[in-house]
Amino acid sequence: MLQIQKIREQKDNFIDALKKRNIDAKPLFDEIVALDEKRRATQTELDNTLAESNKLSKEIGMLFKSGKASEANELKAKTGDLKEVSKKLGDDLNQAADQLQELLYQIPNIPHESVPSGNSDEDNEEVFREGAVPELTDNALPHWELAKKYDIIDFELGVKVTGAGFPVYKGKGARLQRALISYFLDKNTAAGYTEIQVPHLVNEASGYGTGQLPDKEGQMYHVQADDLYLIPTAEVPVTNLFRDEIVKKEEFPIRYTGYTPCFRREAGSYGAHVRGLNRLHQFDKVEIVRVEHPDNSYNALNGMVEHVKTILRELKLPYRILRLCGGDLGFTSALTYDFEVFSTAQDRWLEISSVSNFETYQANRLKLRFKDENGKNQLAHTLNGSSLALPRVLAGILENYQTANGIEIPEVLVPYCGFDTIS
RNA sequence: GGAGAAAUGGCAGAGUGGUCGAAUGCGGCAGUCUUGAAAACUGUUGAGGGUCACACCUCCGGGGGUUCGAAUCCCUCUUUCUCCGCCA
Repeated sequence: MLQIQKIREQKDNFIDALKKRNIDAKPLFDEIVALDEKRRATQTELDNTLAESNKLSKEIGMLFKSGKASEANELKAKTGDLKEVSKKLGDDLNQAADQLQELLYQIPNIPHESVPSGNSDEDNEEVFREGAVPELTDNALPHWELAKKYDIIDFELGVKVTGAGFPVYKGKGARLQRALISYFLDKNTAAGYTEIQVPHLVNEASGYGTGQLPDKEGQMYHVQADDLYLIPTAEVPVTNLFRDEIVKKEEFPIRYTGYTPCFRREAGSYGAHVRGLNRLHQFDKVEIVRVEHPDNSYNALNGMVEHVKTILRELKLPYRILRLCGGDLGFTSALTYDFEVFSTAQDRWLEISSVSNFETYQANRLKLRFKDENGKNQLAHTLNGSSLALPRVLAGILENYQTANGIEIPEVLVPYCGFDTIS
């Protein structure tokens, strides 16, 4: 959520920047500024009324104490009007504040200056590419065929037990999955991230804290009996650890990594592109989260990008990095880099990681602050990234490492798997 | 799930209708002393709104109520603790 003071100060700049998202924010901002003025005016009026009635109450107390009951009762009669006025002003204030909040929730984050303009993923800007695309034989198979051939992932069984998009991993498939999780966590902790295990269900306040609510209400599984949401990413519980916190600036950088399953309803997406592991309702992901001093957040973002690179290099997967354009940028993000692995067998790029800086957007909702050098509380910056998302990495490995003799296991994973081929 | 107790500032812990945003201790910060540190002493130290800056306003788990006035009384929700039950 944007800070109202910042909107007041630089409304026109924001409107300009939001054009990159193909949004004309002017009407909304005009309404917000007007509402904010109304809110403050009402607040001032209410404050004055309350000040007066506080004063009267004190006088009444003194009079009673010194035994002047009749004078006290006289004053009492005067307080009725004030009470009525302050009640009305209080209601007005709440109403204005609620309306303002609702409008603020509708505004996405301001894109970073480096974000290219554009409408869709086609306008994303490739900034880096690395790794050799393997030459596969003509009869190379997509991963869903390989999964069947070697009996390592069973999609039909998942359908029986739950429904489409909930695969069952079997034998070496399950082991490879577990190996990847361990390997990712080890890489992340070696890079200074503290491993953490968090709940897989979160409350409504957490959903608002990181911005999934109200924007993506329909994308999360909602357990209505308990009013809890299944997490769509570890970002939600991990970042919300810092909700309503004031951290010491010496604590920076704050770095966490966690493995969780992720649950997404993915309402309305069907077709060839969601086959196999390409899009699931439940998948595993290892996430990295950072809380940073504003001066260091872009530095931190670059560090996260470099870190994910080292993992893909070790896995020897061909990949590229995209800087997301305004039209494809997530609602809460200021700058996002997507990592994509190339799958020869599918002849397409698969998104396997997304690394973002949210600047103060989440921190403002979370009330996540730090004390600066002047002792003033300031919003921190939050960042996160996948390191990495399992299914598409798995798909990439299966498809790129297939040989006539089976699927080879990337060297770095062999110690984690305990085998070097799936055949 | 049943019965009881509790929720106060970074932490501990007073405060049971008026001068309480809140004693005291610890911790933090600044200073005095010291070559430096420790100890001791002195001062300072919650959050938000508002203002050029003050003033002023709100917040004692959340919400609602009683009252001229609520941390304090009432209702309700949540959470924690103790005991019982159930259970991986």
